[in-house]
Amino acid sequence: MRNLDMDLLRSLVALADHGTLKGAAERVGRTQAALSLQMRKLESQAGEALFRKDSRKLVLTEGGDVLLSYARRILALNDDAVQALTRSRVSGDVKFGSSQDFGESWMPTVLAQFRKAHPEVGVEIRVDGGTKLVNAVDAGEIDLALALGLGERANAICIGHLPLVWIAHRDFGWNKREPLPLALFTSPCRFRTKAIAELDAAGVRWNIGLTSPSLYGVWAAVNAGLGVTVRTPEGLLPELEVVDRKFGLPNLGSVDVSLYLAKGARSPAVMNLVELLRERLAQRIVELDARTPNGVIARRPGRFGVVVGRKRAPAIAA
DNA sequence: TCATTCATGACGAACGTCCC
DNA sequence: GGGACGTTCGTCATGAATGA
Repeated sequence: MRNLDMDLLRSLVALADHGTLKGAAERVGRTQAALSLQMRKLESQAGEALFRKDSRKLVLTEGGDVLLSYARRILALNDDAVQALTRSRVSGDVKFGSSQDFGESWMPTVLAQFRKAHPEVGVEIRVDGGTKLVNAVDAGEIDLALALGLGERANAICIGHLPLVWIAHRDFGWNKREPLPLALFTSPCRFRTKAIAELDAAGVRWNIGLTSPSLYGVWAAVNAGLGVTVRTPEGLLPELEVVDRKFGLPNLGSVDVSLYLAKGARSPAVMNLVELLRERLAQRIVELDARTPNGVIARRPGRFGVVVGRKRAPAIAA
């Protein structure tokens, strides 16, 4: 009886989900060439062709579809088993703070996964601005915070980078003879400062259409077509789009995504959550990369994506 | 023509096995 | 135990095919 390699099945699922070797390779932390070799090995193990070429992409054959269905179940069972083995060993409480950018998007799913894996761990959640959360970490009010664009600090673990992009409603039109209306956070805000500086440097006239102290207010204004805002693509509503290229707006570069740990907060419960966040964010960045209109993330030069080593994504040092 | 994607060859690192 | 060797699997560089 032949055995199917679990790593190869994981790559198969990534390839089926992503549609291209290149994208799938980034997701699993390998090169495109390595993934190509893996899929050939999997075909050898399966004893039949799993893919056929459709122009420049690879699509599953009938056999590939059958194996994919089994692969998802095998991997789910594997992950359940791993979770079951670690479940009983971790207990305690975690006070966790998340930036508003993540609070409503993928964070609920991640926390549900953590809860399922560690039902004995009590989790207290706080959603707020990044600066406030990091201050709370420093004051020992919370154990851990996930925040954007606050740079390197002694207690920070940088787990990736996201591009800063211009975002507007799909129907939003801008007459370039008029100032660009902006919907931004109330000052002080790093993204706001950066956006205004870049517009000024590029000679683009602008005015403040709306300011809000909360992300919900900013999204609501942009969704209503009141102006353009500056965020990462995380939490992008379906009606909104990245308009860097559409309006020829200046490149805003990228922001770091970091976890901030309170002094003495490295309990097993906290470090398990750190590891889960690191892993899920890596996947999330790749998803955002694939979904961002116009390929803004993939095409723009600079530091994006997950922080990985030359060969494999390393574990974050505890 | 250029950008994107996949395939392939060359090479190197890690690991297992064998033999002394 | 440790060195030699073979195997496996990774990266990098490059070419071919394809689409805009």
